[in-house]
Amino acid sequence: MAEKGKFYMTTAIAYTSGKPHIGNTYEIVLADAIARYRRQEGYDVYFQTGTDEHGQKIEEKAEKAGVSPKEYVDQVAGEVKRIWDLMNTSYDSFVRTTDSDHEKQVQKIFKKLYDKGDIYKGSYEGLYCTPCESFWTESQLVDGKCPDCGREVKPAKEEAYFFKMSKYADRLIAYINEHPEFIQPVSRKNEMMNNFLIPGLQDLCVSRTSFSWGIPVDFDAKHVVYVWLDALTNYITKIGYDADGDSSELFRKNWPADLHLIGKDIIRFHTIYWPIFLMALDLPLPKQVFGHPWLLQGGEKMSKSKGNVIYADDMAEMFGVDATRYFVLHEMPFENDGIITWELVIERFNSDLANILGNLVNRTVSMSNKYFGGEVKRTGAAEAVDEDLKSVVTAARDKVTEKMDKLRVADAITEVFNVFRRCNKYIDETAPWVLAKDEAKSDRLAEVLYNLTESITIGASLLQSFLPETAEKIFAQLNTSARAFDVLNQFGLYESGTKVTEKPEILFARLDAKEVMPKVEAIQQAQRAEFEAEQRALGELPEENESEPVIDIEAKPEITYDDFMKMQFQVGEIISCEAVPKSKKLLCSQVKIGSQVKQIVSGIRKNYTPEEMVGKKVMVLVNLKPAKLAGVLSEGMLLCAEDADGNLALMTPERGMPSGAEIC
RNA sequence: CGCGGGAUGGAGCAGUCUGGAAGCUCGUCGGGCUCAUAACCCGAAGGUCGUAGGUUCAAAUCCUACUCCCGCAACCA
Repeated sequence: MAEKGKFYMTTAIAYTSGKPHIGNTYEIVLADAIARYRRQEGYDVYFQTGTDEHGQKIEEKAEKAGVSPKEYVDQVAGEVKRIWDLMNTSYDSFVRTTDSDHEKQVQKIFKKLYDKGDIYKGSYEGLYCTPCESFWTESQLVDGKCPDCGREVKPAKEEAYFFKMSKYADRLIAYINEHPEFIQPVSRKNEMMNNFLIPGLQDLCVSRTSFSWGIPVDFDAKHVVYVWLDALTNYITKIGYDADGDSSELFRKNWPADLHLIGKDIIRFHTIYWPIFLMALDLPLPKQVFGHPWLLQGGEKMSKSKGNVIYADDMAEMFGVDATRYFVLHEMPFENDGIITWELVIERFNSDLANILGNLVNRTVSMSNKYFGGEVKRTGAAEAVDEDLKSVVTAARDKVTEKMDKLRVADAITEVFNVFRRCNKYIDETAPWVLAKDEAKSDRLAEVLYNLTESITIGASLLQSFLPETAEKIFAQLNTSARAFDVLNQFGLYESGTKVTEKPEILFARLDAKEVMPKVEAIQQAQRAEFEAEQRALGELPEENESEPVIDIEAKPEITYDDFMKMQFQVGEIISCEAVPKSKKLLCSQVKIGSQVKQIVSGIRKNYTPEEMVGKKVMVLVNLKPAKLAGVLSEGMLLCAEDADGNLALMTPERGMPSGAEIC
C-alpha cells in the first residue's frame, strides 16, 4: 500500500442533551466512509469524533433527571459511543469536552488569548427573560415577549468576556478567497462572505455567568467558558495541543486538520470563528470544512412528539447495520437535504441491496457450485463480450476515487453499485445456463464464472469503506480477501482454482413492507408513549415550556358573573367546511346552531382539514360581533384549546348533545 | 421589501457555476430468461425543466419580474 501522508479528519462533536437519532448518525457514518476510503487509498488517517458536554441545557436536563450534570453526560456520552460503535465506525479518538486534559487546555487557551488582548471583559446587554435565563434581541421577540415562554422580558446586563473577531476579519477574508476549496459546498462560501464577513464581524461572547456547568475561567471564577471556545478547540486539544508550546508529537504530525465534517447549521462557526481562534493562537487553518446537508423525515424535521424520529439502533435492528449505513450514505445528496422514510428505506433495501447485490452474489456462487462443484477456474476461453465487463470493472476504482475526492459519497457508492449492475447484465449476456447444456462449452462457462467472481471481488473491495461487514461476508463466500487498492484497476487476480462456499448465505433477504410497517408502527407507538411519559415526569417544572404538560398563560383581570353571562355559548354542528382562498390559515365553516346556520371563519387550517371538520359538534361563541376575515364574513367563533406551539384542538361536548344546546 | 434554500416525467434526485440533442434510481406497462432472494436482462410510455418576459444562432442553464413551497436556533447533524 502506497503511503500518501497523514489525513486528519473530524466530525462535529455531538451535543449530549439526548439520544442521537439517525440524522446525527449520518454524520459519523459519512465520516467513517471517508476515513475508511482514505485508509484504503494509503493515507495515514486519524479520525476523531466525540461529544460536547457543557452548557445550560445539559445542566437543566440533569437537574430534571435528578442527577448531577456529570452523571447525565456520562450516560448520554455512553449512549452516543454505543451507537457509533454499533454503526461500526472506525474512529481513532473519541473526545469528550469534560475530559480533564481538554478542560485544562481550554483554560490555558482562554488565558493566553486574554493576555494577548484578543479577549476582553465587557458586558452583554439585551432583553432578558428571567424564567428562561435567556437573552433575546429585539428582533427575536414574539409580540414583544419571550419567544420561548411568551412572558415579559426586561432589559438586563450581564458581565461577560468577548473575543475581538473584527481584528482578524481581513486576514480571514483573504484566506477564504485564496483557498476556494476551504468551504464546501462552494455555495456556502458566498453565504458566509455576504452575510457575516463583508458586513463586519461582531465580537463574540465567550463566557457566561448565568450557569455553572462549563469550564471555569480560572482567573475569574464567576465565569464559565461559553460553548464555541470550549467545543471547537477539541480538534486541537485532544490530539495534544499545548498553549504553552509543549504540544505532542501527534499534534505536530496531524495539525492542521485535512477535513472538518460538520452539519450545514454550524458552518459559520467552523469557517469564521474557528479559523479566527486559530489565527489568534498562531496555528495554521484546517484545509477543508464540509457542511453537509440534513436528512429530513418526509420533508419535515423529526419530532419525538410525532413519534417519527428514526433512531439508528431501531433501524439497525430491523435492517442491519450495513443496510442502515447504505441508506444514509446513498440517500444523502451533496448539497440539498435528503429525505428518509421507512418506505424509502425498504425500497432501497430491496432494489439495491437484496436484488442487485445480494442476489448477484447468490446466483454467481450457486452456479459455480452447480456446474463446477464450487471451483472457480480461469480457462482463457474469452469472448468479445467480456471486454466491456472488464473495462467497467477496472475503471470503477478511479471513478469512485474521483467522487470521493469531491466528497460526493452518495455518487461514489452509486459507482460501486454500477459494477454489480454490470455483472447482472453480463450474466444475461452470457447465459451460463445455456452454456451448461453443452459439454463443449464447459471452458467458456468456467471463464464466465471466473469473470463474475473476479468482478464481484473487485466490487466488494470497493464496497469495504461503505459496507465493511457486507464486503467481508462476500470475501468469505468467495473464499478470498480484500484486494489491495493499487491493483483494483487490474483484472484477473482472483486465484484460479479457488473453491467458493458451498451454501451461499443470503446477504440481504428481501423485505415485505406489509410485514415491516407494523413493526415500524410499534416503534412509533413506543416513542410517543415514552415522550408522553417524559413530559409527565417533567410536569412540575415550568421553565421548559417545550416538554411541558402544563401551560401557564398570562392572567386576565377578574370579571363578574354578569360579564360572563353576556357571552352566549352554544353547541354547533359543522355541516360544511372549505378552505378560504387567498389565505393560509383560514377555514370557512357553515355551522348549524339550533335551527339557524352561521358562517364562521377560523384560523385552524394548520390542524384540521375541511373534511375533518364536517360533522363535528363544537363549542361556538354565538353573539360575537360579525367581522370579515380575508374578505369573508365570520359570524361567531369556534372555541379551541391552544398549546405552547400554537396547535389547536376544537372543544367538543363530552357526550352527545343536540345542536344549539346552551353551554353555561 | 428579514435571511437563506428550493420548484426538472407518478416518487426521489442529477444536470445550472463553464448555454449546444432532457439524464439517473424507483414505480408503471410490454417482452425475454430461469442460474438466483417472485430476483436478473431488454424495450416502451410518461416532462410546457414553477410562471411571464428578455439576451442569444442556441436557454433547465444567463438576465428581469412574478407565483408557490420549505427552514430559521433545536429533539441540533
